[in-house]
Amino acid sequence: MPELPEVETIRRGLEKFILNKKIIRTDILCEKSFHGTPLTGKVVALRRFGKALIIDLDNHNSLMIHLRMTGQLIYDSKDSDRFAAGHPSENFLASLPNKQTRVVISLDSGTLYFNDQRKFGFIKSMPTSEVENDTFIKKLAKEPWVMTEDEFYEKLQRHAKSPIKAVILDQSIICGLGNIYADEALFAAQIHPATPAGSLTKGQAKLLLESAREVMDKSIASGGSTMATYVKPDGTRGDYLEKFAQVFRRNGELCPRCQKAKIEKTRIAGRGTHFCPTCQKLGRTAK
DNA sequence: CTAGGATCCTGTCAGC
DNA sequence: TGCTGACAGGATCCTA
Repeated sequence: MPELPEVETIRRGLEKFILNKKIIRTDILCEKSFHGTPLTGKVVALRRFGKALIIDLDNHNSLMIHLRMTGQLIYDSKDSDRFAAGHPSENFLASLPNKQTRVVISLDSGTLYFNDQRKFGFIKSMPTSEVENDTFIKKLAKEPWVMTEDEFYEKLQRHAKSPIKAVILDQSIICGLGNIYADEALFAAQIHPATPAGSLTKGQAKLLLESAREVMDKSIASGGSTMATYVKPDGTRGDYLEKFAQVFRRNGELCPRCQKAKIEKTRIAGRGTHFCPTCQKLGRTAK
């Protein structure tokens, strides 16, 4: 899915459109995509926990939305603004609902479409008081901005043999990174993604934590990462990948740092992984 | 307890 | 053109 910066972009954008608006009805086009009872009521807050979006209503109920790999949220307001964010595809611009639309939430101000090609994502309703007790939410670790270097380093020791990339993708260890930002943070910190987590020095751990903050800060500031079709809340396109991504999906291109090696793509922790073989050597010691 | 792989599902793309 | 396998911005479940 959209990783933390994309969900934050969605949260900020949706807030402008649906805060204080009323949900009137919900149409579930795919049973698998909606858990619990559909809700009605006025939207009083939009929150985010890691990659999960929470919509709180005035009747003490909430919707939790998980986009996973291919979820999208598209909002059509009655005065014709379209907010579209999440997994990039031309669906953002297509007429709705379409083949991938799983849930349609009608508000007094417009319509919110939940699209999800692979059906991994979902919307779940629950009492607001239960949100923080939800099994998924409870497992989430701290985000990079609030985790200390010592905490992070200590966690790495507990997964000493795992490749560092697998470790930082684990939301119960550190929360918010996905496949793009994991690769980008490791490149920024000049750490090979296959490095056993336990062999990072304290200095490397600190640098990696700071790099994770930086790449995600940059992305949030630019409206989320993008493929060609990523659209920001206001209809313009996020441009993180174009402007800032150094390695993600740039295999075969010259490394932007050393200008010597080409970016390579391999498979680590079951995920496509991009890195510079010169800048990110296995076993390289911290500078 | 950790570690690694399979799995959920649909669509697209490269290579016959 | 049609088929096949690999892969995809995530997380969980199962096994060792």
